[in-house]
Amino acid sequence: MTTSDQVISISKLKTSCSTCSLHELCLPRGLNSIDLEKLDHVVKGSRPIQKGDYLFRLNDKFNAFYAVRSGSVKAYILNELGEEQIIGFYFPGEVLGFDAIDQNIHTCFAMALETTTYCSIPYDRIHDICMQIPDLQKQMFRLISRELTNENKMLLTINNRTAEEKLATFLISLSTRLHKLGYSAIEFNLPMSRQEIANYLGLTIETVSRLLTKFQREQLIQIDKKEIKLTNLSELHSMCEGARCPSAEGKNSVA
Amino acid sequence: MTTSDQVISISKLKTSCSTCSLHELCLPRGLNSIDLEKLDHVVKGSRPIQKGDYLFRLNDKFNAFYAVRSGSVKAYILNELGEEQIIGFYFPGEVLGFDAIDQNIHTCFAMALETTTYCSIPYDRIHDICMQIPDLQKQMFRLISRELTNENKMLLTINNRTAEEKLATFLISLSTRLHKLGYSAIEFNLPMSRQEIANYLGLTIETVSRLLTKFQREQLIQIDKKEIKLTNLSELHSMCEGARCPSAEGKNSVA
DNA sequence: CGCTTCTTTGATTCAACTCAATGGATGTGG
DNA sequence: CCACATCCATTGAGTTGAATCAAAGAAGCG
Repeated sequence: MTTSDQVISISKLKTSCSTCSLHELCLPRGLNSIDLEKLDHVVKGSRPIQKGDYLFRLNDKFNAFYAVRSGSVKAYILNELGEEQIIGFYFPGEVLGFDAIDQNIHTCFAMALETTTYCSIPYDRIHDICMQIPDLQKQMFRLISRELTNENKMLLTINNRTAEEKLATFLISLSTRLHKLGYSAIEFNLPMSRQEIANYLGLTIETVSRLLTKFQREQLIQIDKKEIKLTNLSELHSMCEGARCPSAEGKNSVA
Repeated sequence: MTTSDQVISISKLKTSCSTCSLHELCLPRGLNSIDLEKLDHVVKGSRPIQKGDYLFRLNDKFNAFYAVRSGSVKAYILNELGEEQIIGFYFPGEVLGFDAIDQNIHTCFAMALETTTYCSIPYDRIHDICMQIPDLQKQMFRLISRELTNENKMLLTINNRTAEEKLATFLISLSTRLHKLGYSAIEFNLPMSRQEIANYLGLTIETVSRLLTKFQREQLIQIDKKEIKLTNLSELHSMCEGARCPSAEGKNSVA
């Protein structure tokens, strides 16, 4: 990276939430313009990072929250054997780093899946600014809370479902999130590898591959490398719900 | 419970965080005595609720956070077929209800597993009091963050592990948490049924039962109904780590 | 172009599930 | 106090979905 590049990107780094197209999806959501301006003074943009680069690593000191601006990110932890377990994927407008609040160090890794830009919200200033902007405090709580709810849903997906249901749920979830960002709900790119999908869903790469082929054979999707088109959304949706033996309902359902 | 008992407990309902034996584990952790007193004015105790009673239900309006004082609670969501999926168990000093912040309604059920007492921290006052007590705001963020980290660990436990590893992890986790509360780490009661353990871990009740029997045969535990004694903690610990084929390490580990 | 990495496909195996039956504990009413 | 019902847990037999093992094909990269 040359000196002139750095000069250019430093000037570009002065991105502001007020002018960001994502601000109704991201941290500033619901803030008035006065509060937005206060936030602008705190938030910093980044120059692009490349596939494989880290936003932060396990045990890194907790400096900031990160909001994805473009590209995508995977978050993962390591088990005792050093194996990766992916705990989430993040797309533009989504905020990472909440894991680090408790111990003041990050409990996971965050790695770019492709060329990615993001904004940093320094933690040492967020407390002060939360005090100044009550709505921001609320929004922070909301974001963390949503992250919790998402993880709960993920547990449900992973815990008691067939491989087919897991994969269908995964595809529908991506579709829904990308659609909210203004992209097509039926045609998009998978920024993660088959291995990463498998890891996330608790499957093997072979099973994922076989199922994608099967879904294609059944005309549910068209897939070519990383490009995917969901050609039968409603059928995929109903697959998520797990048409399992109804007798189980009695055992576990609430009257 | 006699009438005089009830009178006593009603007067005891004016429980204060400052005198509570759990206050170094619970929400007030780290607060100074002045701040503690402010918190006391907001927190309300409950009379005991019985096994099967709800602290809150799905779609209930979000009134308060709840801190378990004695007993235990399970939190669960329902899938599209109305089947229960348990997302967590809560013991004294642990705080529930963070799921509701985002939408202002609860996204899960919370049910007592046995006779249980708890404290309520009304949400409409927590924002104000967080503004008055910066340390409390930090502590709130920390608690939610910890909940996130716990869920991440749970994902790891559930996703890629054998039934044996899951159950060992579950037992060790209970042991560790109960020990922090001042109970024995090796001998305790399982307040949840086999069905609930199985549900939580994504197994069937038969598998849980068989494994408990197997663990007993292997002298890892002694179990009689709900009473369990972990007779070989170190072996149980090493089972958690999943002695799986080391070749997998290369695929997923970080250099 | 050769090397590595990722993906697909096939054959086989096995861990956990399903189905089935029994056993034990708790509770209720006669 | 016992007979009966209900609920929960245990145990066994058989099945199966996804993993493992193996190999070949396709894509990315220096």
